[in-house]
Amino acid sequence: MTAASPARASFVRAPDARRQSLIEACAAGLAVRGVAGLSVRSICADAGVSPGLLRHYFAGIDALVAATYGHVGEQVSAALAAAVAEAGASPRARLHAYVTASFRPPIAAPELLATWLAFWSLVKTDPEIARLHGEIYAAYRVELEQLLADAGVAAADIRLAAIAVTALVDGLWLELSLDAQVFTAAEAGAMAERWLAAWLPPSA
Amino acid sequence: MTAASPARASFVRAPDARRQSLIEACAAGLAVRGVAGLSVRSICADAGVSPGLLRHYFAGIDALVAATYGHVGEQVSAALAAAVAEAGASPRARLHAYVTASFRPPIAAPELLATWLAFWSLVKTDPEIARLHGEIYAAYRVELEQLLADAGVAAADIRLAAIAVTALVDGLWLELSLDAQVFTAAEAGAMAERWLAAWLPPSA
DNA sequence: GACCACGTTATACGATCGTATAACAAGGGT
DNA sequence: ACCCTTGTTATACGATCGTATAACGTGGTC
Repeated sequence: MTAASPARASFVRAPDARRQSLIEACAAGLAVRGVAGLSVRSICADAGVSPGLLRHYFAGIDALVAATYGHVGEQVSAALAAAVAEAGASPRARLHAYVTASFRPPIAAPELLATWLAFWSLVKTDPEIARLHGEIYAAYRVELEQLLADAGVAAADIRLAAIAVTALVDGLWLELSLDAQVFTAAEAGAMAERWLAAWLPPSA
Repeated sequence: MTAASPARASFVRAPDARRQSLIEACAAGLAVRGVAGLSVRSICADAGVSPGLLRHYFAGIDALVAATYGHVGEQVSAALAAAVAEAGASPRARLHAYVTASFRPPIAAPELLATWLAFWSLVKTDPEIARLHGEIYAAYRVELEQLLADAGVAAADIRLAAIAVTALVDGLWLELSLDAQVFTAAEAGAMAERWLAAWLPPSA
């Protein structure tokens, strides 16, 4: 075995980047193949590492999926925060931005549908995913409650309004992702506005 | 090998029942194990038949899943029709019944969540499932459009109202199924009523 | 340069997968 | 009773699965 012909591939150590590339490959793999098509080998091939490395960084493929869920949730959260920051100081503009951000990229992205479907399907069977789900949904709703209050929704209505608006956004986002032929993102935004109007006091 | 000790298990031919029991076992298997845990052997064991029989009745496990989707869709459709029939002759009562049926059994059933998640996750990768999805969703929406029109929604609003109400129902049903601690089925019904009210003309 | 920790590649193992196929039993017709 | 069709059981096959593990290459320290 000469130096010009190595017995196995050479490599550069990059543990942080390696772990992250596994997470990102997992998210991409969920998007392309769904949870049924996800496997250790396909994830590691996509990440450009050998199959044994997954078990080095995670307890198993399930633990990688949970880490991916957390990562995707952070990305969505960051996109929402950015949308609100861009909307300026008006409470109603911030509320509108928060609600409609789900109908545009990066949240309205085809790869996110399969990712979320996979996570939802694990909520009933994986306690860690169920915990994460509870946290992520509650965080969205707590922020939405604050924005609704700032915009003038009656205190007695806040809780149900937040739940109801979350539900409509989820339903519109889901249908938009499943079949983009039925209605447009702009129409989704108009429907969301109409639902917000049903909870807000009439403007002066 | 004596007659008292058969070489293999005895059986009774029942092709129609056998095919149906595979479909029902598939639906139940999706509910318990999700799409990732579904296999030919587990389905056939649950159905009480040997593994080779799946390929006798269906082109493969994918074709069985598609047949199961059709079957489940018919069951939901029948439940909706029954709810509307029970509501009597008042257009608004019928609309209310159609919309809120999703928050009660048999539609609000834990086993249906995983079934629908599995189907949704196949929409992007299986053309037959995508076709079925389009049909089932359109059928729901066409019926809802009729009920909205009967109840007095303005003609110009019908299309968007049907999409919007469908989205809210889906979102509430999804969250109710994922985590029944956040709000109740009765609250879901109240939210749906408020959303209907946002599209209906004021009652005299 | 020598040594060592550990990140990484490569591969093996037992288990399970979907599909294919041989054999046989049930049930109907003559 | 015999024959034939077909529904069914039982099992084999090649492929892929997640996990485990040996070996080695990298990079830091002395």
